[in-house]
Amino acid sequence: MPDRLSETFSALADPTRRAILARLATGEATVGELAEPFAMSLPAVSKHLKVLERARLISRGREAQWRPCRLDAAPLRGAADWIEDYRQFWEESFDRLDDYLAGIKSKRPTRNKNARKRQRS
Amino acid sequence: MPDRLSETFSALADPTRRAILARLATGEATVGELAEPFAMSLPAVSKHLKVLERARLISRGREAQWRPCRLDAAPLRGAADWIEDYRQFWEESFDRLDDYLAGIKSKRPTRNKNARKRQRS
DNA sequence: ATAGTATTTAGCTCGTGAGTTAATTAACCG
DNA sequence: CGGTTAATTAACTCACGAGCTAAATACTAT
Repeated sequence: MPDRLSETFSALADPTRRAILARLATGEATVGELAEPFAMSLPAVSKHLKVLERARLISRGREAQWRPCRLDAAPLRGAADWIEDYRQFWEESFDRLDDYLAGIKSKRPTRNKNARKRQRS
Repeated sequence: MPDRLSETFSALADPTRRAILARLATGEATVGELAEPFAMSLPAVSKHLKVLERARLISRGREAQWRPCRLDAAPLRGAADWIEDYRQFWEESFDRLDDYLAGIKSKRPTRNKNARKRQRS
């Protein structure tokens, strides 16, 4: 994997893994406990955990025959920081949506051009 | 692709595509302009753009023989919202790091549990 | 030692992501 | 028309992600 950020996003790009992280946000859990909600084999879950571990989103201890997993959210900070740089852009697009909806509600679409930033046709 | 969030994260899990988005944050650009910084063929970039388009992170117009691309950051909102749910966890882990570093600097590790801010050493 | 439980590893299939070169479409210009 | 530029499509390779079953490991308990 090229870089850390790619590894983080890649790990998050799977609904099973996101669900696992969500579960771990409520506390530690064993592999079996994590696997239980899913309609897939245990080895499949084990692989997902390995992906999350390589991405450093979880870490694992040893307790008898169990390997309890715990969330390690630190890499999410980098992802959040990256996305945050684009916040102004999606807020802009919501502004444009507002304009659009406003245009629909009034029969004559008064295009109040400078509601905030630029605007789409 | 299963769901929207997976598609978004998956699209972001490639440094080339993130660089393209960063470039588009400065304004519209043609495929050739976007491809120029990269040591890869034009078709490769074209495929990246198709991925971004399917993820609705960009949209494309037509102007003569050019297809100008523009950023469409709306899907990033969903990604940001998802990650945001974990903010407390990575802030916690930074707190623990602070504790750890504090423990190193003072020979007797005084665990100042409530250092709230978080700071990059 | 044996059996049982938890988890991983091995080995396989299938699909798809990222890259290539070569060929094709689309639009302009003379 | 013919030629040039911009971009995509086609056809292919290579690597890897996600899933499976079956076998191996690791530890507990009897």
